[in-house]
Amino acid sequence: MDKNDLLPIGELARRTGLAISAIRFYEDKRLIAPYRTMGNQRRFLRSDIRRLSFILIAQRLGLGLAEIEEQLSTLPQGRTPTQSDWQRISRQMRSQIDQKIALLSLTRRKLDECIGCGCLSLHKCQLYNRDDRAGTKGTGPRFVLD
Amino acid sequence: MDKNDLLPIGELARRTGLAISAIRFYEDKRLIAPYRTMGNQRRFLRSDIRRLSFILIAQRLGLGLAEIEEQLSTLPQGRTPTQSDWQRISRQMRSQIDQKIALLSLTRRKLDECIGCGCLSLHKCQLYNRDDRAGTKGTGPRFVLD
DNA sequence: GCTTGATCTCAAGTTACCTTGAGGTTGCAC
DNA sequence: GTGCAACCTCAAGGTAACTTGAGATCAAGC
Repeated sequence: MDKNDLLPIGELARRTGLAISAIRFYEDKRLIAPYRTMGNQRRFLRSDIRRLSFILIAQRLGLGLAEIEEQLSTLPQGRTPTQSDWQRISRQMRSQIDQKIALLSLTRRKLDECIGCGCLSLHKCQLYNRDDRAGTKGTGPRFVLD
Repeated sequence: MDKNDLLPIGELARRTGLAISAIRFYEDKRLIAPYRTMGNQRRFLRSDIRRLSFILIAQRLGLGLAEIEEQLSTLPQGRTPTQSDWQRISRQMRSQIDQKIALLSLTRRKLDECIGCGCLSLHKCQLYNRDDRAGTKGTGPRFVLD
C-alpha cells in the first residue's frame, strides 16, 4: 500500500467538511478505524472518505450513530470496501428512504383528514370528540400517535 | 368556565401518553401555560391535549422545541384556540411535510444515480473520481452533502 | 537540530430533551 | 380531621453527539 494513500486526520477533515474532533469522536464510537504511525498519529484510507460520507448521509436520514455503526460493520474488515460493498449498503439506504417517505405520506394523509375539523388528533377526531363528550373514565387515548 | 373542564397534570399525562415530567418540562419551555389552583397545582384546559398532540407531531417532523414554541405562539392568548386556529397551523405543518418529502425524494434520486458506481458521494461520483486521481491539492470537496 | 504547525490524550463543557430523587404540600374521600 | 395518592419545586443525572482546552508529542522544512 502506497504511503501516499494514507491521509492524516486534518486532510480527511478538509475533504469531508467534518471537524477533526468529530472524526476522533467517530473513532471512539468505532465507526472508523484508522491506522497509526509509529508516532501514534492517525492515518486514514482514501476509502474512509466514503465511509464518512455514508455517516453524514445516514445521519440525515435520521439514523443514530449506533445504527450507522451496525450498517458499517457489515463492510469487510481488513480491506478497502469494493464498489459492490458500497452498492449493497446504498441499496439498503435507499429502502430506508422509501420507508421514511411512506411514513411521511401516511402522516400527511392523516393530517389532511383532520384539517377539515382542526382537531389535530391524527385519529379522525376521535380524541377531539371524546374530549367533548367529557369522557373521563377508562384509560382513554394513551398515545396520540401510532 | 366549568371546573370540570380543567385537568390535573396526571390526567393530561394519561391522555397524551406523555410523562408528567415532560409536561412540566414543556411548561418550563413555555410551550404550555396551565392555570394554578390556590394550592399551586397545575390545571390544564382540554384544548391543551391538542396542544400537546401538536408538539408530538411536530417533533416527529423533526422540529425542535424552540421552533414548536414559535408556531404555538401564533395561537391566540387567553382563549381556547378555535377550530380554524388549529386548521391554520395544521396547514403549515402539511407544507412542512411536503418539503420533507421533496427533500427525501431528491436524496433518493441522487442516491439512485450513485448506486451504479457505488461511490456514495451523492455528487455523481466526482468525489470518488477525484480520489482515484490522487488529487491532493486544492481545497477539494469540502462538503460531501449539499 | 530546531522550530512550528499538526497531531495526540484526557477531562470537562455544551445543547437538546428529558428523567430521577429528595423533601415537602395539597386535596379529596371517608 | 385524617390519611394518602397526587401534586409541588429544585437540583442533579442521563444520553446523543459533539466541542473545547490543557498540556504534551510528532514530523517535516530549513
